[in-house]
Amino acid sequence: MGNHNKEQSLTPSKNFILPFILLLLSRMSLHGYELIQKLQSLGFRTVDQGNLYRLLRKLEQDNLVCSEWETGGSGPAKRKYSITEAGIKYLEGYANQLESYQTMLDQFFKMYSSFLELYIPSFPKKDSIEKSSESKGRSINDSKE
Amino acid sequence: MGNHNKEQSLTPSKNFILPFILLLLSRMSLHGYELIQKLQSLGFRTVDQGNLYRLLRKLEQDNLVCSEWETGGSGPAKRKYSITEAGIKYLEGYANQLESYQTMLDQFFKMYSSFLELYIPSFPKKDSIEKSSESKGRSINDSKE
DNA sequence: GACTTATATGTGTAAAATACATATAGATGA
DNA sequence: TCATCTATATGTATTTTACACATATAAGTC
Repeated sequence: MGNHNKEQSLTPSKNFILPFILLLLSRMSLHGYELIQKLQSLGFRTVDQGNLYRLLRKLEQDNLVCSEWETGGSGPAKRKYSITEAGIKYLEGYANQLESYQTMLDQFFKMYSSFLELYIPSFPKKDSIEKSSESKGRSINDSKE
Repeated sequence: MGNHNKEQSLTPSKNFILPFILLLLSRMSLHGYELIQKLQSLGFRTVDQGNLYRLLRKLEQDNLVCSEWETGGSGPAKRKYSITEAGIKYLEGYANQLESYQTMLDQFFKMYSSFLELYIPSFPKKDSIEKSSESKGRSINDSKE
């Protein structure tokens, strides 16, 4: 079950980065290259170039995204990715799952904050922890895909 | 990158269930058996008995929890698990990571809600989605560990 | 013609998730 | 006493993920 002495890296990479990819593509068509940049600016620190392109191809095979070559710009041809109808459906399903996650996390922090009160009686009241969402723009994720 | 046609199972099992285990044990001592029940009531639908006991042993090896035999009750002796100091520290680290998760999720839903407005112009305004946390007690997680 | 940009694929390793089977042993009760 | 229940524990096999890094191709740019 893994070594609990080394740093925890809490990153269900594929599961976590995929919905963001679909979400981005649902709002704009992007080249793989742009997508990487967007993901990075969203907080995915390291995105492995090779694996991302591979994923995109897989998504296209599965008909969740589609692409067309875009020539004419500067540099070599770029593949412009868009989301498909199926991709949108899939994204919706993902959103439901993520919502469930959020619920679990809320549950966790609700318990955790009262846990803090147990161990650190002087701990500032609930709200500072319980809804720490919306918080500091920390960039966290170490997803490499 | 997995088959995108089958149902998504979005469950970083270990990473997700472990903080809950530590959290529960930080608030009360529990037998493995009770722990399973608690986890289930928290939304972890299926928790594999064998793997959970194995995990507990590992956590004890790593000194995040400790246990003592409890005889005298009904049935066979039970091992009563408690959290250790190190376990509490570890839980705190986990909480930080989960907080980051929450931030990412918030980010996702913020974007996602405006995505819905794009595709479904009549979609009810932001708040119903964006902070869907605290919501319905859905039981979601399929964690088997 | 070297260099940059963009896309793409190959390959390997380690860890994790998952799923079942099996074992042991005390307690309970017919 | 024998079957059953409860509780803990371990074995093991398969597949998927995560991660990392190397390499390839090809069109543009300077």
